[in-house]
Amino acid sequence: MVVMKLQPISPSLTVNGCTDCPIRARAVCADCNDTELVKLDKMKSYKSWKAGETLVHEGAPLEFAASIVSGCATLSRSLEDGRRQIVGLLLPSDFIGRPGRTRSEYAIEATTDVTLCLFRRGPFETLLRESPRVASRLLEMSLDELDATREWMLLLGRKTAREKVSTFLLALLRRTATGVGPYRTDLPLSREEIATFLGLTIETVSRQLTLLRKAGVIELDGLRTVICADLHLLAAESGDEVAEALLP
Amino acid sequence: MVVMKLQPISPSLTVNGCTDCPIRARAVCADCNDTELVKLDKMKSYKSWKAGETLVHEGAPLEFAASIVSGCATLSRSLEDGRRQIVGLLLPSDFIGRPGRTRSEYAIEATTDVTLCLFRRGPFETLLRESPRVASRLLEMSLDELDATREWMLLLGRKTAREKVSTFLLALLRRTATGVGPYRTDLPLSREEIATFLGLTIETVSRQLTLLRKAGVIELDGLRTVICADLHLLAAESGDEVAEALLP
DNA sequence: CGGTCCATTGATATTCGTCAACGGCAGTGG
DNA sequence: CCACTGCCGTTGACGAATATCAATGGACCG
Repeated sequence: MVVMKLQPISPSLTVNGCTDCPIRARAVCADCNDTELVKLDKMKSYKSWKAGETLVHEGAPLEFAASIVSGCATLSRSLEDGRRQIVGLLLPSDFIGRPGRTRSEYAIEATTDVTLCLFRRGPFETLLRESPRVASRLLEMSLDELDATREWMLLLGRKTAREKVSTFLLALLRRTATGVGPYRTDLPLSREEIATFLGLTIETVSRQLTLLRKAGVIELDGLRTVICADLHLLAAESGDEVAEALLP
Repeated sequence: MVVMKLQPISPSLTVNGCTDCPIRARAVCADCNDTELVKLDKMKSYKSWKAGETLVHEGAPLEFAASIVSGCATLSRSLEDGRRQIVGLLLPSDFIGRPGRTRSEYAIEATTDVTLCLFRRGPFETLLRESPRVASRLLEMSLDELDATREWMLLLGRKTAREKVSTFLLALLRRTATGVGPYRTDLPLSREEIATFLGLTIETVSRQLTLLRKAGVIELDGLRTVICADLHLLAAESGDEVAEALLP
């Protein structure tokens, strides 16, 4: 799982075998050989949630490990007075669960309809012990997540509201940057969720979107669709010139 | 490595064998058997830096893996205009390096005199592939670090300046909370570094320290020493009532 | 049609950053 | 020994960015 992932969100679909699984190449099982896949196949099951539903409450028992197959969910932590911060976005192929722990430190909530590939805890941890390929893939994914989380710390601690919103939109749009523009994406989060992710209020997010639109950096089609003709313009607003240099 | 670690900082000292190593129980080598220790012993060397020196520049090659033996260092990322955010504190037993990468995404800087136990890249990665105990220990440490980083996201995104400073002091003081108060600790960071860690300015940190002192929550002995008679008072200022419940 | 939810917009308040001055302390050199 | 200088931290005055409070608008749904 990654705070802000740069990969396509697959449409929801029914999956049975691992061979034609849409996240086969990027999930925790990416490096599995056939033997390991068979073992995984025996311990797995699929489950779906509707947008808005809570998968796991903050501090509640987490009796499975899982991969996101389709949809989008958030990881969040709260203070007692209700202030809340989204600390990670879970997108297809991201992993849920922590070896050796049976409690989730975070609330996990579906922001769109979500389907998970669930693994029973016991068998999964056994596999992790016995299959270095799975263990090393999980380490690699965790370190990617750590890098992404640290990048988000820089955003939360040092960027302005406008830069925060631009960075968020840019990250989403880059996932769909297939060649030339205009680029278009559907926001997987509501304004409130975006605010909770960026350490802002809903009003500030709304205002910054309006300002970016009036500045000609983006267009909005309805509430959820963002269009950007020139990602360089957006990158220039994101406070991160390195990001701009890496654009197509 | 952990954003805000809850363990004692060992005084700087000379170490030769692994047996009497001060971080033996908590470092990446914690679960090693004798065979693995011998291998580590052959690939390791010690190196020290003075307070203020840069170990690795942001984006620069990192040709080793390492454990912090003594002292304190920071991981930080910067924007092009100079804005900077510390994204992790490195304290004794914390790990430096990432398998498969030869570049550091972060600047690593000594804030006190620091001694590292360096491992040559090649041999260390081989060990990681061949010894599940080392790999699983590294995974565990990375996941701890990820949890700590996410907790810091909540701080950066949602806490007030007063809560940020209180949380920071509380985390430091808890490391030395041996029994009953008054608790006392030496800050391993300057005011500027604290500000860079908390997403604040130096002036705001200074003001909040003064306010906490005038409110009777803490005392200051010189610039670097903080004394707190009642950690519950400090916890009450930290915005996190759960933290208070866990105090001695 | 009315109600609810979500987003936008405006007016105002507050927090924190910025700019500037000052103070203490250590190191340096006369 | 003492003035000088530089670094770090503190304090004050002010301003800017963002939060808060409040009203309105549009989409969806019963």
